[in-house]
Amino acid sequence: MTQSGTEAAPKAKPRRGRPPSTSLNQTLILDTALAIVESEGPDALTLRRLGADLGANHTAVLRHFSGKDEILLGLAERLIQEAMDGFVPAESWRQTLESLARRVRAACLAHPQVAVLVATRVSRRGAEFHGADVVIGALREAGFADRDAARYYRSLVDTAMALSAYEAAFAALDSQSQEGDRMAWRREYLAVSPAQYPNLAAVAPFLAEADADDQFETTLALILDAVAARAITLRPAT
Amino acid sequence: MTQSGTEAAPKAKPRRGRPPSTSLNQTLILDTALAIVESEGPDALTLRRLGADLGANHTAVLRHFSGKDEILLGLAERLIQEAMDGFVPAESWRQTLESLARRVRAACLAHPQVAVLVATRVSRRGAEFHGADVVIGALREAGFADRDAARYYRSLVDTAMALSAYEAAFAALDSQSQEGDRMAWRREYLAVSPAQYPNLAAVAPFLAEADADDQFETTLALILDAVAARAITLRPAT
DNA sequence: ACCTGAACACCGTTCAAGT
DNA sequence: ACCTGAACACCGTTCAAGT
Repeated sequence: MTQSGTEAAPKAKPRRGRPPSTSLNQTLILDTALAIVESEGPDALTLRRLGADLGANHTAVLRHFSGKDEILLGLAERLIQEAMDGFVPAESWRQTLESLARRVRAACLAHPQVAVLVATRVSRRGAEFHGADVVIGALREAGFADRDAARYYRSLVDTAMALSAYEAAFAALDSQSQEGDRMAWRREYLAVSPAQYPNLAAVAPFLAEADADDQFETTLALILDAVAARAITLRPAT
Repeated sequence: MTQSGTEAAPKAKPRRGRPPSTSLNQTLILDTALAIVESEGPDALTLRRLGADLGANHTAVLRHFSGKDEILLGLAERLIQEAMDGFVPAESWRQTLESLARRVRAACLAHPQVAVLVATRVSRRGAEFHGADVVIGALREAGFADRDAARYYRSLVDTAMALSAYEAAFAALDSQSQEGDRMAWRREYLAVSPAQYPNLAAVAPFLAEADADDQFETTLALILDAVAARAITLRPAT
């Protein structure tokens, strides 16, 4: 928001002079913030910690970002770029869609705190337009008319984003709550009363061994199966 | 966790005597917490604010919940209770699953602030167990073996919860940001360069007219189509 | 122009003391 | 048995003062 707007920025710095070169700048701050979140989790990212790692007072950071929220938005921008970075369309439309869904998820899980933020306020910028164009292109290639392509685009993107944010939100919990929830699956679901919840009790052992990666792939396969099935009915002879 | 365990609770209160009747209890605390979150958002829910609204010291709450996290889990259970309230299984397994998915979404949209706060948590309590038992029962009725029933249960519940939370997060935004985001869809996506993003530009008019209810139904139908297709291959003669 | 350091108004949790 | 009030170790942000 403070940089690279398409319109005139209200508080734009002069672009002419040399940057301070000593001390802090936005890029350095974001690099450091990212390193903290990745190595020690979202809770470790405090202004005081950021200042310490930067070798500066913790309030010096506020000279470059208007607040902590602004730092998170800066990280969000990086997340979208990371998801699309180096992407090339695959041979089939289905593989292209799978690849994009996995990229979005991977980026979200790599930066869960940021992902939770991005999921709600989607920035309508270059990287997002590019992704949308690729997804819609894949659906049109599959044979869908524009109206259906738009519908399934929304379904695919919303689901991929929602599931990724959902997983990221769990990963963004403090490790205590996280472990408590994980334990709950193993212990309390396994200990459920077979008389009261017969179906749940029967399959509980399989629930306990659930793996997040497999789970995402299962859901992705379900949706793309359905989309592929509808595509086939459009041109049965292909 | 502090109440209604199926086994002997470690710190069980004596069930005989009159409850304190004056002062605090879990139900009253959760009622108050719910009111705070709904009216002023998740950030307003602090122990001090809770104590003030209850007319008690902010630490008195910790006599009934082991910590703030325990209160959040209590709110999560309430949300699921509301979703399950008055539910009766439908005639077909597919209708049962559709009904549950819509109920979860409706509860989340009715209390978006609460949904955002607790959607990712596992409440491990009665209503959640009941919902899980019904979903798994429907999948077994569809003909799936226990391992697959467990897998598709996770896919269905995670997707319904994730999409509901995703929508709730948007509904939980202040109306100003909400309208700004909606405008962005109409304006910026429609104004996209056809040369740069040909596919996106072609279907943009259909994207602008997207409706949230229809969108949810589309996604739900896609997933259940795929599940049904896999169920049919299990017993082709039924 | 940029950074510092103290101060401010919070937060969740602990614990000895009251009743 | 339940609640209180002080204390503790944090947090993000503000602002006058330095350089």
